[in-house]
Amino acid sequence: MNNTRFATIIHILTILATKMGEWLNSEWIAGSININPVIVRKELSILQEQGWVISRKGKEGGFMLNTSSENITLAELYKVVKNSDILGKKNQNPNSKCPIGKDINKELDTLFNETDELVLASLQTKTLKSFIEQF
Amino acid sequence: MNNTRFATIIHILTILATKMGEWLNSEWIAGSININPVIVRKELSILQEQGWVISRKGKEGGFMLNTSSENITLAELYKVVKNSDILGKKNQNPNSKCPIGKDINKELDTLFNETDELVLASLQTKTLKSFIEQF
DNA sequence: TTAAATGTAACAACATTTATTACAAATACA
DNA sequence: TGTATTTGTAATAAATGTTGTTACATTTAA
Repeated sequence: MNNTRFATIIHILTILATKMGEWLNSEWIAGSININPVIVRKELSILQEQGWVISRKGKEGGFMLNTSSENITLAELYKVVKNSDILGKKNQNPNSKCPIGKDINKELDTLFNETDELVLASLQTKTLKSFIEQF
Repeated sequence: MNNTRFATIIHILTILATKMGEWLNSEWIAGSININPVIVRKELSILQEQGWVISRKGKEGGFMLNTSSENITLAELYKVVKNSDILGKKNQNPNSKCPIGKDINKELDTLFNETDELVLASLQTKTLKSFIEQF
């Protein structure tokens, strides 16, 4: 994960959770994170697909949390933005004529999946609520 | 980790470990991984800095493992190539005038470090030898 | 002396990430 | 009804990161 997406969406949701019931617009949220409002809207669009957020267009519009912060685990958040295995990418075409090359990706699959699942299990025990309570 | 460096160095070391005592050149190793020999030499240069590998220039030159595969943990391998936290990057300038923005990076530090350490602890229990024995 | 290999710099090609511009569609409210 | 404001999203630009390639000095075996 060489991007800021996890940090960005947890920031967005933390703000929405602390202002439950208020319509907050993307400009305002972007001002807290100090990033471009369009990026905030794109992430919020994904959070809406998960059912965590609702939006309202037009004047006085904005975004609002649509569930209790207890109902969102950090594992779910991570899955939304995860774009690679923790240990990285595998080489695409190892030489199948080499005894190592032939089997390495199968072995790496096992190791890479085990590592990913370890992290997911840990994040599964944490909720957005518990994250916010640490503040 | 959105790159192939971990996969590449574990592949290199697996080959060297299974051909202990032989000088293997970068061209040959690259042929097993199916990548450019210069990249192999760059990675091997880093593995040498760790003391895991020795090299010999010139005709009949190449690379050789310089320690038992039991002495290299996957945690050490990972540290060599790690270039970001597992949960990604933090936003650089959250707004310090916002109560969330002010403290979020401190909270994320805790979470991100805890996650990284979980993975390192797991990789610490695995050695290059144990990885190779699974083949 | 020659052929073959490492070591490394410089650069090119490609991929990913983040920022920005632009504008249609929706909505509140005067 | 009309205007200002906001979402939704596409298109594109700018910045950064990754991988591949070329080139060549240096080292070494035979």
